[in-house]
Amino acid sequence: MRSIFYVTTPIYYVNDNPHIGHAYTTILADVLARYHRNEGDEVFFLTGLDEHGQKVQQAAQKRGVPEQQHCDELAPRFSNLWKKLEIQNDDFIRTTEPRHVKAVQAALQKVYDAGDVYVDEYEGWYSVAEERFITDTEKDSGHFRDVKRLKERNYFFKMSKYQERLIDHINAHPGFIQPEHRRNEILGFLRQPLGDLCISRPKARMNWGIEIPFDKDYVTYVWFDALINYITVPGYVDDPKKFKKWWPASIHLIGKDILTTHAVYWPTMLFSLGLPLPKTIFAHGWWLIGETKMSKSLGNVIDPLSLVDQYGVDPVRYYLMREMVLGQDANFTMESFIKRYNSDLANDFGNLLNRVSGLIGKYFNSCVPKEGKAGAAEQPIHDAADGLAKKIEELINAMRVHEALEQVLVLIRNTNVYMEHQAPWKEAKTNLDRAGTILYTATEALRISAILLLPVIPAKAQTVLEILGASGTEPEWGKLKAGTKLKSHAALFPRLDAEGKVITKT
RNA sequence: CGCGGGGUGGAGCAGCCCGGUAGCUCGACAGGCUCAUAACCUGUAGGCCGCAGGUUCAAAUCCUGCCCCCGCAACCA
Repeated sequence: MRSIFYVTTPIYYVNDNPHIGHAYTTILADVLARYHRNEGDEVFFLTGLDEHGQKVQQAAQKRGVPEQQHCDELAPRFSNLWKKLEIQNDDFIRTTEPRHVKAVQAALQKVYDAGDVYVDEYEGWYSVAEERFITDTEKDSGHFRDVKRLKERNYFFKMSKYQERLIDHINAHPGFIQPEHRRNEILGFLRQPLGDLCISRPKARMNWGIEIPFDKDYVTYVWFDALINYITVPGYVDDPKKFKKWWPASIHLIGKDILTTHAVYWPTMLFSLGLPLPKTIFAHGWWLIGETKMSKSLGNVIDPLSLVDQYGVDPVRYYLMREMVLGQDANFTMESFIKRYNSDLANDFGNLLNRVSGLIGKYFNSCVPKEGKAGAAEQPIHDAADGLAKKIEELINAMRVHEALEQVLVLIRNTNVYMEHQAPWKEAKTNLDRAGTILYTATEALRISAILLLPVIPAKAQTVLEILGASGTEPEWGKLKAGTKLKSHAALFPRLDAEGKVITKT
């Protein structure tokens, strides 16, 4: 069934160094987008950058360049990384773009006109060094210097007004916040009275932001600015037809750290704007480096770029998708990376390709043999391969990406077992037709596996399809044409030694 | 009692919602095969499913209590 699939990642902070976490979320979105495209859905995949706020202003000042120039110079670090990671996003939003400024101002005006904005004096602890208000807990932590009591006039959004409605919505839509334990967290959070949200910053204090349409002395708070990006791009202000088509989003992918902003701020903003809520907000876990949290101060931040440069994009994508159970934290270690690479990609997948192409080369002059008379031994492989696409679709829709991958690997492993038991290299000596049947079966299973791996390892899976001379990407049994000439090839995924170096054949 | 997640053979995980012979990957050991990237296949060892109670004919699975680990607590994938 052809349906609409609109997937988003958070917009990343332009000042950040792109790390494995950014890469993970974006690859996940890309994988989902690709699966949906392959299923025939109409897909829109959005990612982008958050370019406003205090830190950008400070960083730009420190470098002595205008803020916009600073952003322009930093933005390619992300967009280039996405190219390198084979990310096929349909748009790339930067919050400093005019289209976004327009959308944010329109939204602010709408919320204002709805009577959901009021002015108040906020009094709290203000860190002069950090140039921001801090919470009582933060103050008590003693990590902040030059803390003083400050009173400031600001605009507030009546978030509290929508608390009940939000709770009702969450209760009525079990899939709205996923996984379930995050939903419970939010419901727990909403048992306390919800405060209102300060949505302005006086320009005197911070001016790198979007001006509030009803008071030119203020810019808007970054979260109000950032969240709007999800509706800016589908055409909230300037393309009602397009907007109607894509909004509400099918899924917002986020890290667990920004759950509250997405599951509380954002829905209440949408209520005020009179817009439907996204169908799903999915919070995934964190990548721990070994056993510990990744942090700049510990110096254990993994740079996805160097990994890709060393091992290629596909192993990195595969590892991240296979190793994390969605919703839970996962551990990143080079050791497990190398294990996954060797056992799944090299030994199982790549090696199966070598086996069938070698045998077809030797006994069939590199031309795919006829399937011939398949028997009882072929049936399980045939059935498993034929039913795999459906199974994968269900697992992907259930956000069980690692299981979907495991299912493909199960077919690949079973095909290796099948080869072992049927021993076409022996059959070929006495019964060439039988050998042909076995090799056709194994090759067809390999072809279907490659197709179902396309969203995760696009480059290498495509290579396999080219080697097999497969024209389409139908995961149905029998599309592999007998007589097709196989192309010669090198090892798909050369094995790695314990240090992660490619083992070269001597 | 702030909220939530987890504790399953050497490692990493699944199973728990809907009780009924404890499963997968990696690793170890033995054997087989030799088409293949020293890969592949077969078999073996290894677990009182954190601890203690309870419910039940039957509990990893439901209930209660306890211990330990880890997140969140409104900047941060």
